[in-house]
Amino acid sequence: MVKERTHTCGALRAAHIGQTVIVQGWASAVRDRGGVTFIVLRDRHGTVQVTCDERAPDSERETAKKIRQEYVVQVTGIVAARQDSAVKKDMETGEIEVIPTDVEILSGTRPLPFTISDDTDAGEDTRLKHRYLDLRRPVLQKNIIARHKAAQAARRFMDDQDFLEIETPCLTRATPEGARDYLVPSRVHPGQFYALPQSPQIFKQILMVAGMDRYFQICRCFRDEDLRADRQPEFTQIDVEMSFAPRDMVMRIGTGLAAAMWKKVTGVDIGDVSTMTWHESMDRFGVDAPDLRFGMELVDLKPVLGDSTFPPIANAIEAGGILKGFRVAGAVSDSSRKVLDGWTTFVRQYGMGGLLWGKVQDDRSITGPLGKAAGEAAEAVLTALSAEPGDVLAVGAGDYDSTNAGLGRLRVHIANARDLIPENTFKFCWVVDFPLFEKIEGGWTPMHHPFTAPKPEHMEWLGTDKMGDILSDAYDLVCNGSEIGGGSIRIHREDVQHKVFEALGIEEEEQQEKFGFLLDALAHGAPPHGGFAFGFDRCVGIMTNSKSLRDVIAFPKTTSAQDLMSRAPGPVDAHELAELKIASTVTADA
RNA sequence: GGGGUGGUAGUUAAGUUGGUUAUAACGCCGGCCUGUCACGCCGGAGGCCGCGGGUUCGAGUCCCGUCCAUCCCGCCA
Repeated sequence: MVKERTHTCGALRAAHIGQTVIVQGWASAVRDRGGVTFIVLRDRHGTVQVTCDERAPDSERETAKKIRQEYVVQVTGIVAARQDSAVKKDMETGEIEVIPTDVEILSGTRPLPFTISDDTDAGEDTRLKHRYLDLRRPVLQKNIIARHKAAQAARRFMDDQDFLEIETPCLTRATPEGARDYLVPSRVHPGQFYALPQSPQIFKQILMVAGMDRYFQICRCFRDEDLRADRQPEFTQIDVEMSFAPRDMVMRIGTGLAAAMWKKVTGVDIGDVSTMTWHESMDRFGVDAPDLRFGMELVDLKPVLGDSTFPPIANAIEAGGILKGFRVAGAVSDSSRKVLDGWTTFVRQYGMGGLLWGKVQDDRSITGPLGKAAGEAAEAVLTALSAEPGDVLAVGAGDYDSTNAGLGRLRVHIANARDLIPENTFKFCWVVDFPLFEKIEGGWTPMHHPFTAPKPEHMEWLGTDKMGDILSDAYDLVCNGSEIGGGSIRIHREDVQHKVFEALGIEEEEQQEKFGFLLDALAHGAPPHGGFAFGFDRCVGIMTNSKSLRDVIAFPKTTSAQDLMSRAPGPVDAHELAELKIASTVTADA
């Protein structure tokens, strides 16, 4: 019979000695020494040792011998001091043990597929299939608790700032751009589909038009794209929008929200968050989400090497490309040919033709491809990169996108490999002034989304050949090289929204078909507004130092978007499909 | 869609140039042990070597395909 517990397993201390207590939990270890049996009981609050020796009734000692790992056990007993030699200082309840008067097995278990332990060696698929066991591991319990705390801190902060928590629909309308939608067929309207929201973007803007003034929501978003360690098909955003707010006011709320969550979960004050422009980030770090925890910044080498006749450089410059590099301090001694070839292979993934690496020798000469390329300019290259003997230099030449991407990622790759990134450090920055559009084949596409406002002074360039130079009041909050949130000041005028759609090549008919309700709303007294969304899973992942988002989501999906526990997605009965007027083109055995 | 890595006992792994009965640890089952805390000791059970083809006298091992997991590229307004 289950009773009301008096304490959780982790709560008992020396102060409880002599008290009769009732504790319940899972047997995380059973050590039967013959005459005495030790049971370690675990719940989400901690563990406590139950000691069944001559002080316990024989019947209960017999019961204890039957307990196996992960049995669910209820123990009534008396808290006793451990004998001096048995005190465990590294265990929170290590000064005491419970001497049972009653031991009851509440539930048994089949043999376990893997050991419930932080350092379990089971593979991801085994753990995901038995997620209820995986989630018993203390590290995952800690992550889930951290997630809860972050959510509570976010709600408290937003409420304090007078934001209203408002829900938006999950069954909504497909929008034409962006990620692939998850679709839900309509039974009532055969042949028509709802889409699950990729984000509540349009709804939150309409809430501003509706006069809600300040809105937030912790909401689920869905994108049917290929997955990564930091990407799940359904993920959680803290979605925020506010009216009558200039950019800096919105960013201040964003900083405050991050600060509230980080303080609550990690105890760290994130302090003032610096700001840099998108162009500056690309120049110095090669990426739009700079990791500021370490140096090795990229340096423009055009001034010193731009005239080189070395073919890779000359060709890149000729084609209007860029030439830059960075310094890896003291790396010569442990940069074998294999390591350097590895760097080259690494940057090729991002479209770079190769890597011009160079080793700075004791006589300040440069050996390796970069030495050949530099020739007489070697000393100038060393000066530009602040390099010293013993350094390895990594230089790339080529088009803007792939060279920045390759070098920017290589910088992080090397820092990781060389253990140059300090642990338990959080370096935030806002990246601002993103280009409004980026070039794609056959035209332009919004860098953020099509509702982002151009900077007023660039408005007149819409539709001209200066499209690529138009900047927006968009901003990303970056932590440790990850984009954890982003947003923008929105377009609040119908005519401007039309112009942007036009510049993107979206025909009037399509505008009305897809966004008519937003355009209508903007035409009925829309306040200036802006907002942002935080990637909640990523925030928790960074706060808990998790390698994968799967470790901060209770029931995550695999990289092929399956839930190995519930085995979703799965087939449905033919009559269900018939009711929805849907036929599959996939045959049963495919 | 493309590339890398992996798939052998419940779990994690080893398995030689293709060659007898496929190893080990942990877990499981049985026994012993009164201060263990990764408890220890003795014994035992446990295998469609991911799946499907092929080569071969013979395949865990070689070849082709396929599925799954994971990491990355593309993709993710």
